[in-house]
Amino acid sequence: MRIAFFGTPDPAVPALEAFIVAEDVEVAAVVTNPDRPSGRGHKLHPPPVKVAAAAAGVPVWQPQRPREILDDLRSLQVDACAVRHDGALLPQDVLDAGGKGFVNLHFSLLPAWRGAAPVQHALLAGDSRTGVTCFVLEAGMDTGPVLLTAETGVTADETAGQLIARLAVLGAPVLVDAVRGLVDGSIEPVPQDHAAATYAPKISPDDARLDWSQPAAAIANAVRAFNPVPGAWTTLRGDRLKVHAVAPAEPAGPADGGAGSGRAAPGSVVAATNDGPVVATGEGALALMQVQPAGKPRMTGADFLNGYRPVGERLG
RNA sequence: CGCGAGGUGGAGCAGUUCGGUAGCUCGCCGGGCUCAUAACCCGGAGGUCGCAGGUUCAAAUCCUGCCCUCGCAA
Repeated sequence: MRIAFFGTPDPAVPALEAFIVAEDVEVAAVVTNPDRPSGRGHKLHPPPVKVAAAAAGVPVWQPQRPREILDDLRSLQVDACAVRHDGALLPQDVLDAGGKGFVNLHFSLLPAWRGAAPVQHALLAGDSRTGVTCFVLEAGMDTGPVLLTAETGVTADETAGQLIARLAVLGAPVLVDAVRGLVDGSIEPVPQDHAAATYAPKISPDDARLDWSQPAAAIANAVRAFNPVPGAWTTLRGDRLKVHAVAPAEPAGPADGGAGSGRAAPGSVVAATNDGPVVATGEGALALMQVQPAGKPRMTGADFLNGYRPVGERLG
């Protein structure tokens, strides 16, 4: 069969490579975002999918807008299109030009976590199981009928970056099978239960600011969900402090003659341990295992403690 | 030329404003003590202060150029 592949960032690369390797698949074109200035200093970077496609000798299209490729896509006469994009939306006339349809690989078990950041929201919510869903794109956001799914567990300390990488590998062969099934008619798309849908909007840096008044478990989930991007953060002495990893800690209180002092205010650095500084939260305490002050490389909690001596101060 | 922070023994930091003996918390090595909260006490090694040039009696500190790391923004 003959397909076009749509995708841009790293998590789309395993899926593209699975199609390229498949004997029965011809990848006629890869559609990806234009090279954009990124990183420090406005340097132009090609999207990872472009690099992978170019290495395989597949034609790469980089339209500013999807409609620009409409005529070219029609002329390819593909059997179907494969998409690796969370929260993908394409105009109807483009969808109509994709043979039997566009099959999207989404990183959640739909109808849960429709939208751009499903993995992050699954971790924020503390989900213990997740997976990937291959469905047929419609006009709505992640609303199309489902072809195939694959489930997996979430480990207790897994970060969004780690889980996304895992789902990308897990989902690649599933997407290939789903496209095959759609093209040869062997898989019947099953409508989603729209009443059960939950939503996972894009995460902004503001969302990644930690709220120390929350319970320790919720904060730990947030740290995992926002690692590595945009990075959970708080403030210390007026500057940003990224928090890359935390661990549960004993809420260090004045065990002996503590003068009956109440609980430490959330965000207070209440103690120092071998692991790092211990911070009071709304419920329980957390040790900061790995942090990164603004303008500094990331460092262990213990190193941070030695240089910054934050005990007694308040994080915000 | 997008904005900004920083490079000081092995680690994390102070000292730079106002030039004048290399400091702090750790780690490491040696010795002691020891059923307590990062165990504690004593002693020790280890640094051309990112690189190059300049000013000066004297530069981590002031001037010029360069290299490298990181935060924000996109």
